[in-house]
Amino acid sequence: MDQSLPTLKEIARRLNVSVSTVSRGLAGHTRIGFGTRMRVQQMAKELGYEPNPLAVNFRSKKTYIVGVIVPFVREEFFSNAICGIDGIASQHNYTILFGQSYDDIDNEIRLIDLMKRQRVDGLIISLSKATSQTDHIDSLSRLNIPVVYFDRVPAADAVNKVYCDVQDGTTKLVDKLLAKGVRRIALINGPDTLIASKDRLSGYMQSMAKFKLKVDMQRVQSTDFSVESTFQAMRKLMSMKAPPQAIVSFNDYVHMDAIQYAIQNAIKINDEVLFASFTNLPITSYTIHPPLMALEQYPYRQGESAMNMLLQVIDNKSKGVESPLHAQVEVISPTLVEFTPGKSLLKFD
Amino acid sequence: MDQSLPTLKEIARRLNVSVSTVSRGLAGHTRIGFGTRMRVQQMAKELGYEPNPLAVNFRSKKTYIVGVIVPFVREEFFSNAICGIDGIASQHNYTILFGQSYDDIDNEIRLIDLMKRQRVDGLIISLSKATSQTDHIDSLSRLNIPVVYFDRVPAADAVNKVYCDVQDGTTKLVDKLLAKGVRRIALINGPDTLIASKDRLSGYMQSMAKFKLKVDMQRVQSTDFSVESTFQAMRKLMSMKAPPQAIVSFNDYVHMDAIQYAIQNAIKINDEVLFASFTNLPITSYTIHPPLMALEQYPYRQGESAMNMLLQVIDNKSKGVESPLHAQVEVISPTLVEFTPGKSLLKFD
DNA sequence: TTGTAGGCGTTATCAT
DNA sequence: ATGATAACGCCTACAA
Repeated sequence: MDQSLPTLKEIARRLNVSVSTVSRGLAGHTRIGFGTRMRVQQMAKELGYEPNPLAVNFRSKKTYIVGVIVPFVREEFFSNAICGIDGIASQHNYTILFGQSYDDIDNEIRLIDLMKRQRVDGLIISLSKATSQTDHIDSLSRLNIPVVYFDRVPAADAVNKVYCDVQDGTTKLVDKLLAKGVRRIALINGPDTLIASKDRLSGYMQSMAKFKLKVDMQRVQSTDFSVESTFQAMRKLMSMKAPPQAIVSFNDYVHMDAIQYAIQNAIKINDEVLFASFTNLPITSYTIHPPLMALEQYPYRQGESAMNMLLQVIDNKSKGVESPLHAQVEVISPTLVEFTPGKSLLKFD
Repeated sequence: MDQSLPTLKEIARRLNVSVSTVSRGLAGHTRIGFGTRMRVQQMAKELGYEPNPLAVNFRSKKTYIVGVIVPFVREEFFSNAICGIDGIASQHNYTILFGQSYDDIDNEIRLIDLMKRQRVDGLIISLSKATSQTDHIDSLSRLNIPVVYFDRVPAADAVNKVYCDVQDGTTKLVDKLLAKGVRRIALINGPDTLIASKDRLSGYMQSMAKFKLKVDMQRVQSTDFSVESTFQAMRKLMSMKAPPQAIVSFNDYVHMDAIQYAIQNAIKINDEVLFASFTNLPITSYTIHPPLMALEQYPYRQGESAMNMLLQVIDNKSKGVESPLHAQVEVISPTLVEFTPGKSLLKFD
């Protein structure tokens, strides 16, 4: 039974009035006879009328949908970010059209295309690792679809973006270690090609420079994120003549692998060697050895900010504010967190 | 510069032909002059023409959008399920309109309404814990929008659903423990109101009955998922005259809290007491004491199945297959997994 | 082979 | 206060 919904026309027919009267009656728009309005609204309710958004969108050229593209939802960082986006979006009756790039640029391109075709009102994206330029995304501008980047953002400054100042955070972290008197600090970094890696390294160097310490580049290893690669890095570090007194891992996952290595090799964790990390994921509080220090990067807030920024841009656009003034940039300062035990996770069945 | 895209009309104007000619030229639809077709396609490419989906949808009454509602994306189980859905959806050029109920029924209602207004082509939903009837969802049927439930599904059998037979799984798990000679098996269950809790209990009872063992209901405790409540359950269990030799937790999160309790109380884990759990999340492999046994519930596959099912239903509908024959039901049998160390997580920065 | 016309549901503008 | 009409972009029967 295709019980498709009644339209304005149908209501009009039954009431023997014109479609426009019905439209106004429901919208309470122009002046309209009180009685007529009541009858219209009554009938609408009776018939269970609901405006057809396809028609509304078509007419208004607005979808109330924003695209969100992240590398992987499974990663706690991104699912948290999505929660933040979703929270703000809901408040404004926007819905999220969702996609994952899987860190693959072709996927990213495909998704952008899909979103373009769906005429999303805007896009929030955290770039895939494989993405170094943003031509495919810039094509959205032609359609006048605003874009906000978050977390993994392009270097260009003519774009709207929200991100964490990881370099600054790294400095904070290393500073803290140095202040504690720790001198031989190692960094297990990601692949050199990642901006994220460069930021960490810069922060590290900066901190060392501040304390007038010479950097032994042997203490800076990198991992491709596989367990094997991380173990390899650990092996190199721990076999140095003067092994590190502290190890800062690229992220919590690398950290956990490093810990595994330490356990297997009877290294006294956080005693012989201190372990620190980035991103402060809740799950780490359930592990044997959470990082003693971590940099909280506020994925939830990043999501919220990104969505708020997007709303503002959309709003400006609709108000016809021409030249997007300045691109908006929000830099969130990561916080150094010291481990607190017993933090609990969400529960579910 | 509102460089909005060219329309068929624009192309027609430039080529001095009619809109329908252009339409056909691009679609290759009706017979059309070869030269004309070429010119049309040429011009379309030149102008960067893209069909306006708002118009297309409006006309075809099809959006190529499916709604997906889960309680929390942050939970690994659901983010995995979404990945599964996303995978299949992408393959078929569907996009996901995404929402979270936060286990709150009002939210669920609000989301359903949003999706209805967006005229999604179908909905995949895992019910909030607070949801006991599905009136709000049934309202979609009136719009002829098909619904597929997964994981947390309603009991009614006139609905399309994909879920895990948790009762059966529990039986498997308890059977295994019993087969190992363990007799005093405790269950830390969820709130009695949850179907999920009932299933676990039934499975437990069934297994005990099969082995002709009397059930001591003191061994069945429940938690509201707070750490405190789980600790309380543990306290009761461990203070019994004959404390359990094995503890089966409602899920991995409860499990991890139970483990915390055990550590704090110097209980010899997996020696004095065996620990088992449900849902087999990857994160547990990084914890000190992963469950010795867990029930894998295949969130990814559930997502895939749900999406495939939805596609099929949508397809049938469009083919005008009237009475939805039988509602489709797919029951996935959970697998008993014994712990394997060193399983690695996804990596990211 | 191509053009014309009508319609999808809504809203805005103009007339009455 | 209300109705008629046009327009949004696309598609398609029908006419030429």
